[in-house]
Amino acid sequence: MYTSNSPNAILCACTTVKKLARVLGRAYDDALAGTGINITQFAVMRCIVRRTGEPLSRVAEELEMDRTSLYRAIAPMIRDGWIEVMPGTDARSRAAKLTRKGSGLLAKAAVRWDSIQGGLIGCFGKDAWKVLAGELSRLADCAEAEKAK
Amino acid sequence: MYTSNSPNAILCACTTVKKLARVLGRAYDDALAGTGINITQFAVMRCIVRRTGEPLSRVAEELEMDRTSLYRAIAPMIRDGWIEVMPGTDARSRAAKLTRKGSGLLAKAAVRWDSIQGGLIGCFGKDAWKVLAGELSRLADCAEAEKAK
DNA sequence: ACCATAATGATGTGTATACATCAAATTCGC
DNA sequence: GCGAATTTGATGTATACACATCATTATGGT
Repeated sequence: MYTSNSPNAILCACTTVKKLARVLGRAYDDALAGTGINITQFAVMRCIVRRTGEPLSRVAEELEMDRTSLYRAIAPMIRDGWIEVMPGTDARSRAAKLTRKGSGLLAKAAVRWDSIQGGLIGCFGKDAWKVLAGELSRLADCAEAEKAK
Repeated sequence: MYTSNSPNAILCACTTVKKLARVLGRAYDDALAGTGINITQFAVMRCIVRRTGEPLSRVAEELEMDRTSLYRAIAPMIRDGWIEVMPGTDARSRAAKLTRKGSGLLAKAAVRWDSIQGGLIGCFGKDAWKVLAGELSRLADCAEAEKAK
């Protein structure tokens, strides 16, 4: 049952994707180095922008993060004044928005993001990336279908 | 520069892959639930099996983990008696091997792994998975090429 | 109107991941 | 043979991520 070193052997789908996530994580963090923000924070902040006013649990859902992990993840962003949290749509929930400082930081980081994303997708192929993104989404659907069994 | 909710908007490659990693991570951990081991530990142990006798830094390399992260990651596995660490090929390095307990655990977990991996790849398509794995590898190569610039 | 169920966030706990720094050992070029 | 560079692991520090549990609030069925 053990996979061999051969690339044609059975590759664990999860481990394969996690490995790639680490490689990409380091590459993108490298690109963002010096800005003060990392790629996960970048993604969280962009999602908060898209969903300003919505409960934080919606942000967690979109990012496929456990909601309690998101609440912890935003703590340093609140501490550093990048985002602020306000009451949500009811007494239970909270929503977040970027502060002026956070918006400035995001804009600055976006320049670096544009650069690495453009270089990466340029190398990989724009159409190939579109196809790959679709296949990744399909794999996620299969994982969720398996989970529901 | 902000992505819209449209699936055709510019998707961050890193964020997209990390999201999928979380979805797959939860699905595989769910499948392994009750065995006492999670999918990252499963992957580490399988790599240790493949590389028994080699320095731990080789294991970290293959898994694309920072070597210091791997040293920390194996600490609970040593504590729980799944692996043991012995001197490596020189005075600097250490190697690891599975204990009898660890081998038993890995075998037990492998049954669950077979099940979810089989179901997932069955749904996704065996040939499609092969193609996807190749494209993921190509994306990693592009990321490393970008990093080297 | 009431109660069970669900949603939301806080907290506990534990593992995952990475960069930075340092010390010891090995390798390699001269 | 020597010294610079590299390799390897330990440690510090900080963020990432998930499941479990609990309390509060909202929703929905009767």
